[in-house]
Amino acid sequence: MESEVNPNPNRISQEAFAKEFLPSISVDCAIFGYGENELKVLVRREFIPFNGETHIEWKLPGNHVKRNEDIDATAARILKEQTGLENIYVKQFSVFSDPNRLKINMVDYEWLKPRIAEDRVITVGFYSLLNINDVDNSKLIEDANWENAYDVKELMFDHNQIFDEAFKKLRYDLLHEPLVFELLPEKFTLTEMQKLYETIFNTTYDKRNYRRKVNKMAYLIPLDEFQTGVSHKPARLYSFNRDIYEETRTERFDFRM
Amino acid sequence: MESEVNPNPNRISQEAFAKEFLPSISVDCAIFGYGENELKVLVRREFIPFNGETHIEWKLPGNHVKRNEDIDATAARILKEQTGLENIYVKQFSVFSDPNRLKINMVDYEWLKPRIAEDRVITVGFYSLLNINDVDNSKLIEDANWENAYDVKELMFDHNQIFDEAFKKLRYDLLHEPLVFELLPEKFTLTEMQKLYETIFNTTYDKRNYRRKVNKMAYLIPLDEFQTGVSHKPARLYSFNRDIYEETRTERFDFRM
DNA sequence: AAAGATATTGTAAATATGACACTTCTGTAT
DNA sequence: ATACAGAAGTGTCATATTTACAATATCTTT
Repeated sequence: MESEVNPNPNRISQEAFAKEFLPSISVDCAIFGYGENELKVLVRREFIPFNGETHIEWKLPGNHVKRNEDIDATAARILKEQTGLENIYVKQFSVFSDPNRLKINMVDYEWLKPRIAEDRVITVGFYSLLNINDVDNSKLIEDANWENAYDVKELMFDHNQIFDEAFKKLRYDLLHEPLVFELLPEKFTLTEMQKLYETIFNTTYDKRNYRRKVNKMAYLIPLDEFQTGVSHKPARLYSFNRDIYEETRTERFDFRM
Repeated sequence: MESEVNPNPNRISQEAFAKEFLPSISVDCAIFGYGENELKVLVRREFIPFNGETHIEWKLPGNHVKRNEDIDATAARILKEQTGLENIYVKQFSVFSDPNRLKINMVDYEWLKPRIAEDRVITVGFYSLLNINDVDNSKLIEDANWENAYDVKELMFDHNQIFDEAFKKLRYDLLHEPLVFELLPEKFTLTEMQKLYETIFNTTYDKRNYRRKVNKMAYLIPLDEFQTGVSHKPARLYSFNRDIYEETRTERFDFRM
């Protein structure tokens, strides 16, 4: 949220900062990346000088909201900064507004204080979905790291809480909306899709039942193309047709009873 | 969002305002009330002087976030101010952050300007659910009105958009979470519950199929009590057991395909 | 041609859904 | 007391969906 704004507190005054950014509102983003049957999340390293030593700490990428942009633009800007990618799926999921959320760890807060204009910042949590293979890792900024989503280290401020809620919301949304396709390549096999669900929900499905289920989705389009470069029977490729999805979608009365 | 904060711009200076409130963050609340098989939403009247005339306009209740409270406390405060009720269900559903959201209608904006410290305010949309019969209408503040949720008049700023998204999210959540019980009294009949769904989704269900469905919910507890004061066979009363719900709830892979 | 690897497919039993109408119970009116 | 009004409460059958379970087909590599 804070570090990218004002990496050198000596160079940019808080006045200049407040002119460009809303001082009390930021966006923090849990960027999920899927690849090689693993779900990862992007974290950033910070060097925290304290008591003569330099601590290494990690946080979710974030930034303050500019005065002339809405928060979706802020999130898109963060994505671009962190991954080099544009037009990436981002979704706000919750606002974190505990007045003491930056003061959970005093070392973090002392580090942050000269960088921000307010002692309190409300942050909007976003999650973002992308396929790790789309990321040009040479463009990935230094100090960024793909962390396994099932084993996230301790993060600064309330970022572990933000991540946990992002992951929970991601799973919830994946059950109710066609989000998988943000994580899959344009053309994918049914097994790839199944593996993705199995990874994110940490479970397994019966292959035949799974395929029968997804075969009923009219918006999953079987292509006349097949996998290449595999040393076994190549699987058929499919693509997602959002128009058909929008036309055929319905909601039923089915909250879990 | 703004009016309750500073009803008389001559009396409270913007400095005093900024000392107590975060100037650029507010909460706006779509307060849904259910009663007599109707779904209502609470709107507030404002008198807008402009060009020598006084316009009457309506808005959703809202308020700025105090410096020492989180946004859920802000929402609870709004609920208390508007309805006199405490411990009401509130849920944040989306942040509205268009830089020009207060400038959609210039009359609104001119009215607002002297009341706020910033020309831009980001607002967190909440919806809230209550049973209208719980509201002591003598405590309902003046200038508040229960509006039919299916026929909401034009509101100030982007409040129609906020309301529309609140209603959409309310319906979505009602299909996936046990929210009905926030709108029902402690003890209720199955027909009351069915009518509530029918009202909110503007549809009807077959009584037998509906009852078969809800009878499978282990957390719907049939009581040994019955309706009184009705001139027909009194219906059995039920209550909702949240503990059983939490224990037995599951999520399945069932996004609409 | 054989082995290795994954893709692809079917069936039977259990469960859930959707369409459909009559009987029961209570209070009130005659 | 009897009849009526009004909502409560209930069952069945046909169809669709879900679950559990294993063999065969197809392609690549050696």
